[in-house]
Amino acid sequence: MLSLRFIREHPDLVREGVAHKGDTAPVDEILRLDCERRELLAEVEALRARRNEVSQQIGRMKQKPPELIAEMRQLGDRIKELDARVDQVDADLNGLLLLVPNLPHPSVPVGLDDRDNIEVSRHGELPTFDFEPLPHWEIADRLGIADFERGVKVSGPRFYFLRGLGARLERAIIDWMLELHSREHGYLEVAAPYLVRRESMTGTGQLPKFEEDAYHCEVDDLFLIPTAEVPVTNLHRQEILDAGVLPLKYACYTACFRREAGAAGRDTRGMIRVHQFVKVELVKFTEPSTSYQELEKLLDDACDVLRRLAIPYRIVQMCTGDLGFSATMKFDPEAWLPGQDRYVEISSCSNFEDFQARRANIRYRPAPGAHPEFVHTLNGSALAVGRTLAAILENYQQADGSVAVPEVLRPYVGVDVIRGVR
RNA sequence: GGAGGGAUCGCAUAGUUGGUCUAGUGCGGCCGCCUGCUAAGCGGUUACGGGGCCUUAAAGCUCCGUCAUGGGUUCGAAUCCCAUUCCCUCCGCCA
Repeated sequence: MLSLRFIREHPDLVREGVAHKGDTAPVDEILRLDCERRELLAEVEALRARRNEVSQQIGRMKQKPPELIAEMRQLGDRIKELDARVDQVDADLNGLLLLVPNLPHPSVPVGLDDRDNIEVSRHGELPTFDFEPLPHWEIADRLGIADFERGVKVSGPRFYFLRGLGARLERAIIDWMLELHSREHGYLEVAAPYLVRRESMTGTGQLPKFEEDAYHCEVDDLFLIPTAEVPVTNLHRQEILDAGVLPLKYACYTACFRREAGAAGRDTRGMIRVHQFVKVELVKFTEPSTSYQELEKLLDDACDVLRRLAIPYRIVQMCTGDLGFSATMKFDPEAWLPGQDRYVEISSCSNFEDFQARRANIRYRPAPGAHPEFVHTLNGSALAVGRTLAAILENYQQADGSVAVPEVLRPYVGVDVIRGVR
């Protein structure tokens, strides 16, 4: 969230940023409640100071004067009344603050939606085929390495099974990516819980605004994670870190669960948009002064995966309207899918500055004895495994219907070519 | 699921017959003195959040809150009562 003080002191900046995100957060209502809150606090704190003083006096007296005690009892009632009002205003204010999106970085191009995003760069040669390249669901179906129909039978639309070398390929991708990030890019591998508390979802910004997108276990009030960002960022919730440990870099693979509310009709076939998918996620905690450098490195670590797989890709910068709720800046690497003749988002790398840190209360001490400050948090997929699998199938498909295994994955898969599975 | 124990200012602890607790002490951290250097010693300092005053700002001053969380009793709660959460031990069940 934004700091209340910042909103109070820069209301116009906030209004502008919120508008550029296409959001309608009630900034003026927040300012009004903030005023009311401070007036109430001044009043109730003065009363409390008097009560503290008189109570101490009473404590020192041998004879307790009943009229003084009666007066204090009245004062106590008044304090209780005011406290109740402060609590109410606090709760209202907090509820509203959680609905205010993070402000875009000033350098981010202003725009309405994904049509205003900027293509930053293109990498790799688009493959050419002497046959008509197929979409990955057809390739997978013909090879018998995925089973979409039975996914629907067992779990419903947007679920699928992997079989044989399909399942092994997915496992190989996960394993190889984690090795790359932990051994070469310097991330600490973690394995995280798939179910998290409401506070964790609020910490990273999924709640309260986007509850309908999440799977929720009502009896325990736990949420299935939509991304490893949630458990891994919340690792350091309510902590004060030593400056020396920053930047902290984590790599974590998890399944991710998304209801895809509002996506009806989009990407209904294949592995692109499903309710459950595997993703390797990178999460960083940095000092504020270095977070944009770290974002560049994070983006490059994600793109490195695509380069090593020799999958053509481009990098797209999100405009203000497509940044999402929590990010100040976001880049999406998109992989080329020849079977569909289009680029598809395969990663998303964001800086949240102190937005999540403030919600989750993640701080660091810049120097011994110095006051704690909020860290900056960043994350990015590297990569979405299901979409990587789809990209491999489409880019490495061969005329005879088989799929070559990318060089780097061969030791993990154990074969050079994927042929049919029965 | 059952029984019991616990949660105090970075760490370890004192404090539970309610009022000099604005929470003591040790360790650690920081600053300084001392020292050829290190250690030791000596002195000082040492949380977080919020409001106000004063400031360009920082610093400073002041008030309020926080002894797991939320309620309650009371003129006054770390201390008494209730609920909740988390942790630990034992039993049961379980991959």
